[in-house]
Amino acid sequence: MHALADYGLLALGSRLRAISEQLYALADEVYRLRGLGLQGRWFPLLRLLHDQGPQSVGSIAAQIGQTHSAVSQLADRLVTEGWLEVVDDPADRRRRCLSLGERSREAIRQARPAWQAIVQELEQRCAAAGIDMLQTLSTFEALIGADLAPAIAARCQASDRANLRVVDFDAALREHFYRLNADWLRKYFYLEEIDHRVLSQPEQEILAGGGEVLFALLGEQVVGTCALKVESPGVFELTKMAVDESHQGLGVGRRLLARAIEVFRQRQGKTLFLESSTKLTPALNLYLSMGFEHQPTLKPDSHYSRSDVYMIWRETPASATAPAQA
Amino acid sequence: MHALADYGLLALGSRLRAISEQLYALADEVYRLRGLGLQGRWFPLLRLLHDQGPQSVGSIAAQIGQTHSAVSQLADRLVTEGWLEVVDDPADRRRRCLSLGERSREAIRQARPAWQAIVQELEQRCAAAGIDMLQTLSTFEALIGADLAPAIAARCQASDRANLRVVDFDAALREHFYRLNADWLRKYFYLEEIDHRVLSQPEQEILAGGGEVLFALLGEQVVGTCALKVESPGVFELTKMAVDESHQGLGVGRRLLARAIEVFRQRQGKTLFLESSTKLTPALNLYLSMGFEHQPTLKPDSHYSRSDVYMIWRETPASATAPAQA
DNA sequence: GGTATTTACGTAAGTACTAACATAAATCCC
DNA sequence: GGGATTTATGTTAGTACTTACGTAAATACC
Repeated sequence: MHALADYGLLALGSRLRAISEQLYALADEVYRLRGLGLQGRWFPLLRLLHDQGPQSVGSIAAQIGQTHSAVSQLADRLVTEGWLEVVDDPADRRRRCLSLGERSREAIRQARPAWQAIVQELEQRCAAAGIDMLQTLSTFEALIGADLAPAIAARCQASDRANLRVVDFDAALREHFYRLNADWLRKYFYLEEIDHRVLSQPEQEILAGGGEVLFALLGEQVVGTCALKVESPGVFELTKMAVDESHQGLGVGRRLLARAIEVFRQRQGKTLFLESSTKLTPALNLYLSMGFEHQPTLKPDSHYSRSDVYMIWRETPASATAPAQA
Repeated sequence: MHALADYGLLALGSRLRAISEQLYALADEVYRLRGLGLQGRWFPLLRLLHDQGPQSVGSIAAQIGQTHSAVSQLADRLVTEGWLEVVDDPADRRRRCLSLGERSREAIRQARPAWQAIVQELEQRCAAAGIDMLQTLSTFEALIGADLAPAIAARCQASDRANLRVVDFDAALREHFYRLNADWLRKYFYLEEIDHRVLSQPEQEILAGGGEVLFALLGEQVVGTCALKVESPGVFELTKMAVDESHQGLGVGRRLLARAIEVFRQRQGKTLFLESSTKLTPALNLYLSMGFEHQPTLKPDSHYSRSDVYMIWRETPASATAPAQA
């Protein structure tokens, strides 16, 4: 197993927080040396009130990028300590309008040379080191904007798709045949007696009769399964198709179905049918797209009380090539 | 008064924290989508244990840049949740040796594609935007290292020195004459009756007799004061020298003294003396460097019980030019 | 070899936030 | 103009840390 050392970007969160704390501590230290009672964390708030004039809690929160709760609590404290003043907005009695008090105006006057010193020193060092921290940060902030999570999810899916394998029955994976089916049955219907029997004894119930059980593997994880059961000579039932909830949308079902059809052909089956439910729209669409066709009547001797759909597979150009992508 | 909008570097702390939170949230979102129970904040710890093998709490804390308390508390939680395992170090029974449990090893296996997706997406976006976040950050971390606070303090001092002014008596500043003297007297000795009288009525006690009271101003802040009192015609006493604690080391005393000597000369004084205490070493050094000389005996008719030093000023090349720097 | 110091860690309390909920005032919508 | 919705804020509880402090084990020092 490879080392994780190269995933430096993933530790960025904690690194940034550490730097943030360091900078706050630096500012506090400078304030302390100068005998100012200010705190570094107040700067965005003070700057805003100084430059933009009195503001309501919500407006401040939006502009300094914190929640209104944070601003509300900070404001409480700064008001009781005499840094800020409150005037109720006559136009909107919900609003609490905050403005700098004389104490903070005075502190800002006194802090100005310190702020200049901090900024100048940092700018000089950045320039000497050849980095533009503010520019880089702004760019970074922009690029981790709204569509980052979807883009990453898409990448994950792409790599999952590439790593998805479908394998034939393996006794070591037997429990997953039960688990995956039981999970979704419990969610959409309930476990019938026949389900329990078939799922817990696939060797006897499926394989012994000349059927097959397939598993979809993502790495070492079993994310999907389905079975091909021989009902009578040459007549195969596609059944027990289940895909793990958190791996929907990867084309797992399609890959399983394609392999099932392949097996059906290899074993020279004549009829391939399935029973399902109109509640399972996405599954029905998959079956249709792979060559199954709705039958006008239900299967005469159905095992399942929940099924209200009966489909039979017919060789078509689409089903013959069985594409791997969704 | 100018706007503070340009002090972008001062708001860096809160910006970095905000980005940090965003990144954690991103990682948590990706983990959630994949059905992993991991949290983004655990990454540095997990990576360390994965790459370096079992570690003690303190060792982990040092390497991931957090306090041992933070690691201890996180470890408690991860152990109870079954992610980590503990083995007591036989060589040192104080140590708690943490290692990855099977649960986290499995989770790491499953998280790997997600990590790759995150890193690749971020790298691609950074490359497209032409920034090297990791490089910039490393550089920045290095340049806010140990000697930053002193360098900034030095800058502050330099700008303070440049902004320091010494002015003659102004009734509006009278209270500061009292405040500054009373502060240090209370700290090193105690207020004597004569102090209180002189300090509260400088006009009658000092100015009326032809003396002067000086103030050192930093911006609008009064940071030092001293008085030149006429004892008898042509005989001046340098007294009531006081500098605000948080503005020591700026050369305030030297500037005040230089101006006092200037005034003494302008008023064509013949003798300039002072009384002080051997306890006040820095002050005595200043007096010496400005041309005062120790007298072998104490002043015969001293007003002050605390004084055990008696000095008289003598014109010297050094005192004539009275340099402004420390 | 016993005492002082250091180290490793745990625990308690505090801070700076967030998320989730509650509430009153303003606004919208016919 | 009266009910539904939205907005602005406060409140509560929780999280992820920190600092400060306490304690046992290891180490250093005569």
